[in-house]
Amino acid sequence: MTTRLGTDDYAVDPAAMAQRLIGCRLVRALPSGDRLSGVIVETEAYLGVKDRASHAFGGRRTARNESMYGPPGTAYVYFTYGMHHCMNVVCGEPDEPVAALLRALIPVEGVERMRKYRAARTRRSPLIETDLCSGPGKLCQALAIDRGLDGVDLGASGGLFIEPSTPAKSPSGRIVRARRVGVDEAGRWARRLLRFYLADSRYVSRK
DNA sequence: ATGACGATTTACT
DNA sequence: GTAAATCGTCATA
Repeated sequence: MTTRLGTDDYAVDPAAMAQRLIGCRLVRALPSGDRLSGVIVETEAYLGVKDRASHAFGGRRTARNESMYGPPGTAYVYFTYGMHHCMNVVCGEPDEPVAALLRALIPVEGVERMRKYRAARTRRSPLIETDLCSGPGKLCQALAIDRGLDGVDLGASGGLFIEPSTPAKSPSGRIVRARRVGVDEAGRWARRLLRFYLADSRYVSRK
């Protein structure tokens, strides 16, 4: 029996969610039964309708971001720049469109499979381990996460879920806060320290 | 029907 | 460091 985060774990505000996800393990169980997984080392919090940088800013609700309005524990996977997917963990209260974006992982299970999926999208070779999941788009490539997984319940017995942080298996270390990446046009919201990452990790998207 | 825009990544100078 | 890649989505008409 595998332990996974459940509804109660997701019913927290996005900044708390983003911090608690650090050290947890994101797991992609493929239809074949193979597991691809990695320990989360970098996240960002998106604070909903008031947050200019959020897809739900001003109450925006469209087909694309509909799953942000789902219950806590819903996956919000969106497609951007015509080529990349990014994965969020919806949290907070029901109908409150807040979430934590997953930005980087330490590859753990299925590393060779991840390398194969990533290699299909770049010419760089060799593809070193720190280049497999060091970015929101990269980790979705590596774990085969796309819009087909948008809206799934992370607490259900499906192919995408999160295992809790455990003292034995999770890296310890200082969590630092920083400005979020790629949201410079969001005015004062761009300055909020809503990005969290393990200070000494070589696996983060940037320092 | 059209046009502008990405919560990014890659390749190149 | 800069620029290109590439297309689903949304707002406007």
